[in-house]
Amino acid sequence: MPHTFSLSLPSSEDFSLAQTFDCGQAFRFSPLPDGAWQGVALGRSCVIEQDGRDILLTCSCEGGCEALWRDYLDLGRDYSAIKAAFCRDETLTRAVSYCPGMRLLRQEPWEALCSFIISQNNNIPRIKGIIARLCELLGEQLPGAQYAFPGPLAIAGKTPEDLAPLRAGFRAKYLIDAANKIASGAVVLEQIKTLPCEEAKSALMAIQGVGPKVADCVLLYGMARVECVPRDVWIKRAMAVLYPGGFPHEFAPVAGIAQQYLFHYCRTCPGALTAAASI
DNA sequence: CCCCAGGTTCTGG
DNA sequence: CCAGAACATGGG
Repeated sequence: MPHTFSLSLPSSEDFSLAQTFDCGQAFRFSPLPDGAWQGVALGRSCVIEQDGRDILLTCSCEGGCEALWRDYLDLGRDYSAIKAAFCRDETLTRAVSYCPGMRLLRQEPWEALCSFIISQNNNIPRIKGIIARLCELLGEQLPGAQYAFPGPLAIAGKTPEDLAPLRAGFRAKYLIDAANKIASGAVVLEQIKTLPCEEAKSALMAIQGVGPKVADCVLLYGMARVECVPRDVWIKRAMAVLYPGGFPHEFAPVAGIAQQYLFHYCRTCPGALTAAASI
């Protein structure tokens, strides 16, 4: 029986559903006509809306999930302080003011692993489509015509032909290898979560189709390792154009969060990558 | 028919 | 070790 509850924010300034769900970190949420967002996470379907300092959440589970959602939405982190520090840098000031309500979701490791395997050499609308088809094909059905993200055991042992309906192309065999290695215990995500960054990356890269960028995505989005910085094409452009002298060392412990502001800003704000020249 | 997309793998030097 | 091509699929 779905139930509704609210989570309170210290300030409405540091939270935006649109900026958080539409900044390229998650692929299973979509906007409803009334400003709310519908999606699936943590094995539950939900509808979320914001009313000032309150987040209203309707969840498909039986109850007792408030703490899980609070964690998922990263409500325990002081974004006000982090943004204040970032704003000692000119470029980050622009990026933060472009999406001041963006937060880093604490997604599940396995879903992040699969999602970013699928993301390689791909575009965001098609990534969403492949993930949606994966969930419909192999995920558990949830209330509201939604499907949970299928666990490793649902994919392990499959063949690329089994996954043909996803139209994932060459990535299908990578998903299967990931599932097989999780199922066999050759890769243990809960253990990797605790390893030093470089060791964790190496362990993840034992999976076919996981290179340094995808490994960083798993660490950042699926394991809350905010010191990790996925180096995609947009961040490489941003570094070359906006930080020719290198990224400020003082932000290293939370560089992954800075990365997300910069990624969204550079990818979707016209002129972001030429703004430096115009000042 | 071209190019590109939150890369990785494979191949030939 | 390193530059280029190949990899599936779909949209512009």
